[in-house]
Amino acid sequence: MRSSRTTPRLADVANAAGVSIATASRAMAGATGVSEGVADRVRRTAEQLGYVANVHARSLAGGSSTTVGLVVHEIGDPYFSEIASGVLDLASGRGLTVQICHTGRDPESELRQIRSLVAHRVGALVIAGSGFVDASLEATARAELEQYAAAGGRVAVIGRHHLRADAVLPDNLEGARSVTSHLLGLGHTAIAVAAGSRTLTTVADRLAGVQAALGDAGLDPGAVPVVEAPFTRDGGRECASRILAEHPATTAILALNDDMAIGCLTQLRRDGVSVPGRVSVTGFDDVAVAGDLAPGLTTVRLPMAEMGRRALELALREPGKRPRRSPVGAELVVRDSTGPVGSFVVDATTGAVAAAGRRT
Amino acid sequence: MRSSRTTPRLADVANAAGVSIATASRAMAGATGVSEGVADRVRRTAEQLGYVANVHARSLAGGSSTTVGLVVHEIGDPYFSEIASGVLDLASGRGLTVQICHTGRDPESELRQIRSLVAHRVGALVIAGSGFVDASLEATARAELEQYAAAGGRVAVIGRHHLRADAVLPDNLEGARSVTSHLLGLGHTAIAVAAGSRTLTTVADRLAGVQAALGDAGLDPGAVPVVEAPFTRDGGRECASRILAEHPATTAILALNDDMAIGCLTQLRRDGVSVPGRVSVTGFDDVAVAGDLAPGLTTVRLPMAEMGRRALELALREPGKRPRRSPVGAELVVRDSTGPVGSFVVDATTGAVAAAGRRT
DNA sequence: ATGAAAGCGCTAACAT
DNA sequence: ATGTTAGCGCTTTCAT
Repeated sequence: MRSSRTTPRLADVANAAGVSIATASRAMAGATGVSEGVADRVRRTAEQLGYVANVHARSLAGGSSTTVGLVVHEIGDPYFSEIASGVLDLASGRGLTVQICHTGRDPESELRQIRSLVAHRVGALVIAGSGFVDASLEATARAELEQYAAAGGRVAVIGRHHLRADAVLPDNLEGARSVTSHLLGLGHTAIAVAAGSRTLTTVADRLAGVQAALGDAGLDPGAVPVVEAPFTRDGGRECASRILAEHPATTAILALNDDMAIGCLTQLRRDGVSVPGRVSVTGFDDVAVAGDLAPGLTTVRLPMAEMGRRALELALREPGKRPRRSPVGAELVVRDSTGPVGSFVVDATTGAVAAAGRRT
Repeated sequence: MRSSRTTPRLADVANAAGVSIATASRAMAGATGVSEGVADRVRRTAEQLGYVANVHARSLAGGSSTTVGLVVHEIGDPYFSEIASGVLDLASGRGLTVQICHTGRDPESELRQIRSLVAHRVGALVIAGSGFVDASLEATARAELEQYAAAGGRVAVIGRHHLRADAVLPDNLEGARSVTSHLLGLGHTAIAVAAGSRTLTTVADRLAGVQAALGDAGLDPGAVPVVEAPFTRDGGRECASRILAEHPATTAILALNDDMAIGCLTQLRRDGVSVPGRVSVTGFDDVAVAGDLAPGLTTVRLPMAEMGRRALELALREPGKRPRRSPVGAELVVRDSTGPVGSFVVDATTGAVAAAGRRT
């Protein structure tokens, strides 16, 4: 018995409204070719019956897809969750739903996730993780994505990728430059960098900005220690420890993202090293909590939610002949974790720090 | 011309493998009724052709859905993003994709999002936001969900809801009790609560725990000031200001989530009030940054990622006759934001604080 | 064990 | 302006 169905179909609506299923379809789609009166009646009955179109049937039949995909490295990470927030906002405004995957920064997992999204025939795809400097790591994903694009799929990426797609490009270089200049301006020259893996374009680009600023200031960019660890809070802790041990003369730690900077602050606090008295610390991204730390973190603001929104916008627009690039400014935010270089004495040869004037 | 198709279909695979489409389907599904050799051959050709099943066709044809829905209040909020992380982890392990919606704590928006998820015929639905104390606010959502469940959909919720569904239930009551006892044990009696809207079950339950502990200690639960503001960092700031102004004798602020606690810490720091010297502060949830704050935040740990995983697990299991409840313990985590009540003088009648012994 | 064929609910020609 | 109908790609009886 048909009436015991669980969910009403378009046919049921058409029936109840006394029109053909085609007319009902047109009415629901708001398409042309239906008289206003009929369209209205159809929509009203649909409402009454609690009709909700079956997206699967719709997309199978060639109708446009109303779901978009979002790929992030780790949704639990504030950087990505803020991007996701922007994507979700815009999506819900346009009546789209979002499928989110996280890849754990593993190119292979990323590939699997992309495949799955493609299998779901999402209408658009936003890829939010950093790319890899080594293009070959992205080669398979790239091929997959190109096939997807060839089939009419739309792709936008956030950050620099070896993918031919519309891109939202945060100005990592300029941002890193400005935070480096800020430290330089405070008199710091013994700067150490707490970096994530250099295989990530984000790390590479920010590092390039740091070194450019150093070079501009007449310093030897190659002389600055770059300590590499996972691009996370724990990685930041590790970096701080190693920097303190291996480069004791350091007066400023420039972390390449906020997560690492937060880890640095925690480690320094545990070691009883005053910030910014003895060592200044900077981050990058300006995650929501950055201003609530003690000391407030000096960092470079990236408008993550806006970036997410903009990426989805790009992906939703008609494709251009050439990939579009949407640059995003990175703005220095000075808080309390940076200060003028402290007055303590460092033995130039041994690098040993004398306690003179040291304020912890 | 058929060969110019973009994506291979099952028919193409069947063709290439020299079997019928039905056999191909069985082989791919790993179903019984195909000889091992044939099944193998089919799978190999599928692999070769880069075949990926069309999810829409599959689900239209009555095959099981491989996507699950997740509803959160705000994905940018660490509490929810950590839950989401757990959900995504388990999902990807089971080959499922996740559609995420955020509702901005608005019941109407929540309803829209649920509708959209239902329209997508997701196989399971996890609802992670706090419920509302007022059942009528959830009535429509409830009806929608019941219809969904009747149609074979599976639902699990995190937190107390007026929904007949499997539930992961964090022990908000006991957690609140233990953190309150902790403060009491440190000698605090002038406690003020920084709360989110009492319309949220989470707030109501935690508040009940606080008052229970107060009552157990022989104090008048009704006498404790409960300052209400948005359940966010900014709300926390607001609460701290108001508490300082309206209840100057307060020696401990008990915030009902970490976000509010973080806001409190920031506001207190700006106002030059030492924590925990002058005022102790506690949170609830133990978001990832809680330990990285200065002072480290004393709070109640909820295993958010685990809760997300468990909720999805519940939703994926065969439904029981009665809704299942999966209790989750809440564990007190003592850090540096709480300390023994300070030695300053409060005028019992006016509540004015004398600077005596005040250590800021 | 394998194949043929009937839908799943919808959209988009193609009639009228 | 409205109706008829042929698929979309798959799963699943029902035959064989």
